[in-house]
Amino acid sequence: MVATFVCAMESGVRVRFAPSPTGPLHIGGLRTALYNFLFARKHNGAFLLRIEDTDRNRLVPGAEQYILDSLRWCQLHYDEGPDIGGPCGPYRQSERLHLYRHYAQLLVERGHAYYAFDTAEQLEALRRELSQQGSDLQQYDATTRNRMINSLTLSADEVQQRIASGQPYVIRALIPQDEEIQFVDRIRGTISVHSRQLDDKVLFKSDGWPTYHLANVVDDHLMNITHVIRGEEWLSSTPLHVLLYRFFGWESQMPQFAHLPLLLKPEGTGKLSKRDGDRLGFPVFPLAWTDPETGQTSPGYRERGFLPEAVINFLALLGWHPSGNQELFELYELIHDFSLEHIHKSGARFDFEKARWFNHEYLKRLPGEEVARLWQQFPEFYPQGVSWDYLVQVCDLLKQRCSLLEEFRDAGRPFFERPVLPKEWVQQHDKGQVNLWLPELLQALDRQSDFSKTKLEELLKNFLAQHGLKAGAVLPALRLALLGVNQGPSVADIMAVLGKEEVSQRLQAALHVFTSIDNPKVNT
RNA sequence: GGCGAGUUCGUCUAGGGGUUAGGACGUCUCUCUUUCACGGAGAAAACACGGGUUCGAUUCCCGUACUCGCUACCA
Repeated sequence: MVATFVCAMESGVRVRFAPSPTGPLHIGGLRTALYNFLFARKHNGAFLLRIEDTDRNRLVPGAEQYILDSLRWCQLHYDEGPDIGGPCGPYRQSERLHLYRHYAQLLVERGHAYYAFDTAEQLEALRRELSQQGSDLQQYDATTRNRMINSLTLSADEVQQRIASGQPYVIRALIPQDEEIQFVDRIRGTISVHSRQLDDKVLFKSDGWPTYHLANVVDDHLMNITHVIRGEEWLSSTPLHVLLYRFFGWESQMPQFAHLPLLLKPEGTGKLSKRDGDRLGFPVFPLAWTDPETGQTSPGYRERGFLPEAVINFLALLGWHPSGNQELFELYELIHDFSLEHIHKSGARFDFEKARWFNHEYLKRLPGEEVARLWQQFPEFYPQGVSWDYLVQVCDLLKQRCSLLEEFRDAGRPFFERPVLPKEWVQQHDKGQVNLWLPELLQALDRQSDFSKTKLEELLKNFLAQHGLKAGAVLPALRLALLGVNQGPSVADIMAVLGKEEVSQRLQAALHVFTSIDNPKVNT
């Protein structure tokens, strides 16, 4: 027998993130999860993960695991979920299948739902007919259900007969004809919809699985959910859900609703989609995702070198902001400041540049050691055969001018491989002059035992003064000689990290290049 | 089309009956500096429109426009 009572829980806030494993978790879904998480932590409540896998056609293998991995990467730990269990489990709707038929039938028994046998063709014919009549509403509802094939128009015997003979059927909600349905949305205030606008939604499909509407309401109730925080796309079907709570007699325990604004395209109109990311060159998924059908891989925030903390911070502020001017929030601050009341009503455009800025802010604040550890997660361009100490020093330099870890690939290379000096850059320097001072500098460096940044700065300064050279004429050429770049860290920084021996060798090599390359720029 | 929701700088937003309408990203200028970046200083940049209510509306109310969402045996 099916349990019809709610599992016993101490009172308190209980929220859930209920994604459907039809693909990788979208960045918008991640924000929904985040807001649920923040709300739960703020109120010392429980945050649960429920997998809504009732659409068997759109199920994508690996998607569920991907969702779990994504939440873990973002440190959005849930208290109850499919992989960790909990007092209200199971947390996968496919494992709760027995419940839904029971509750659907309960509704039929109470006269709030009915069996319908119409075929897809018959439904299509109905819509077409209503459309031709110019009807505003083209739906299966109080005005049309009486001419369809269902347990309202058929005799009880015939209904039993059809079911017994295995004819496919669905169970539809019996929506009252003339009633104003009201509910309070914590973000938008009182929402009011007339029942005339609602159709007799299918609650239980002919494949034996429930639709979102049924499963969602049943599970939220059985799992003692106190607040439903979800995307705005659900606002329109909330009146139906409110009706279902009433039909079941659960109205007094109905959760509060909060519908989140959508994440919009950076430009143009509409919801943010995977295509936008591909087109504009930014990820829309937290982690890389390989489509099992096409084999195509989309990069994720992690793979592009984002820190989860930065992604969370960025995402949190896309649609929510507490009073004040703070931009950078630690997780505990987000939790402390979070409130439904400060969630915006309108959609937020996605701004990848700002995401980059957040990441740089987090990267800059990290000690070199931490950055180096993060770098290890990128084996494709993690330098081999380099001492940890050296790597940490390089990281301290790179984090100043790289916003994403992926930029370490190019920015870091000259620290691990002797650079090839681009000819056109070499030609920009006065060969005659360089050939004069570079050998002398080499000697000066040779005599220098302390290769600390401050001592090197001192040495450079003195050297320039002694030879009457301008910094602008020497330092850029030195940077080029040392790293093969014409912009980057300060020369003293570079030398200090490279070390005496390496500096000497690189400068000697560069000297050869400077003497061997034609210099169109004769003494000016 | 119908229904629902929304509308403050280019973007994310703070604010709220009387404000020089604040911050951040981005852009630009200056500064620091050997370059880039960082840091510092500054500039340009917004209350969709029309009616009310009010001494006064960007803020409250009503319309209009526009945008988004829903309108599946998808979630």
